[in-house]
Amino acid sequence: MARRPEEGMEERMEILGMPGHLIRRLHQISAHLFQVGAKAAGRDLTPVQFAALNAVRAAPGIDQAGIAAAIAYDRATIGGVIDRLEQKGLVTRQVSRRDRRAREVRLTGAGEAAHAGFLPAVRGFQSEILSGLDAAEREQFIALLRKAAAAHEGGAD
Amino acid sequence: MARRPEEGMEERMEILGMPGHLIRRLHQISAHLFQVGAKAAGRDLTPVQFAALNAVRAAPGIDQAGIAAAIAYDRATIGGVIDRLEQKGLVTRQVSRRDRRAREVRLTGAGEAAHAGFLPAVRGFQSEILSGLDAAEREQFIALLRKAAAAHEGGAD
DNA sequence: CGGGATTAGTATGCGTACATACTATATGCC
DNA sequence: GGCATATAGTATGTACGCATACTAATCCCG
Repeated sequence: MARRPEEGMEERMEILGMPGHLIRRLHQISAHLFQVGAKAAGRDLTPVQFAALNAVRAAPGIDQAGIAAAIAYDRATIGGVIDRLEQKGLVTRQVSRRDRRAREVRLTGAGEAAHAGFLPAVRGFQSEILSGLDAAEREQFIALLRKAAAAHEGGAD
Repeated sequence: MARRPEEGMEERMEILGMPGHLIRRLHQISAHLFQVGAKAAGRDLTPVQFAALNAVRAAPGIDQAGIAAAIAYDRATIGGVIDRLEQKGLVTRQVSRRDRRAREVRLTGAGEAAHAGFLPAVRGFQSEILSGLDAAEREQFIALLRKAAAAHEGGAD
């Protein structure tokens, strides 16, 4: 017993009920489910890596800044992500002839296969994340998530 | 123009509508607002650091594993967080007499002041995060967040 | 066509975030 | 009391995640 907080902690921990904390916690849960699921499926891919694969697949030849914009990440972060995808042989990177600053990224055959083979599992993770909600709640929740996120698109910075 | 995806991208990017992505995006927005707000308020604190301060305040003398459990973080991560809080003079760490493995963490005067002085701003960030939602939607959204997160407490791993 | 402003990518540095493994200490069961 | 088991903290290694700053290349405007 003793000094470790058990009951009553929550009342003193106002922040635990704040949106910021709850969102962080759910993100953590989501990332954890992805990681466990990826391991179980024998796929060595992180959420960002999969998102990047997905963006490249949607727009072959896209450059890194385009990937970053598509999935809302930092340019510096994406650089490292593409490095690792390239090392795994899932994408190729090639200096653009139009713009020698840009690197055009494309899926390899293995990249196509990894994306196609993993996508169903990734869809499955989504319902795991929301396992505590029924169908109507999920729909409502997703709509609110979308609305809350959309309010910050392109804006404030 | 050319190879950069503009319109039509979204339809080809199924993942952008998935809960996992939306949650990640909102978390990113939340962290960004915190960081910008902290800077504007002249507070050199990250979200985790503030959460840790809050946990210590709620249970003075708590050990690091207790902090990790209270705010749902990894033990290794919290070690580094407390290191930095100690360096900033906001907390003290002291080997427990009951259990020489444990370190009891307590706020310093500066730590109390930092927490109390910043808490109102942190409350303010919460409505910024949800600025796209009206009052009823916010309430609903928070309830759903709570429910979705609660479903994963302690359980599945 | 020339030069300032932009942009793509990288480098650097800090701070999470967590798996894994290791040490020191406690605890529980016989 | 003595040993198997569990736990607190740290160390190590990988991967984000982003601010900042720098280089190279392009663009825009006159």
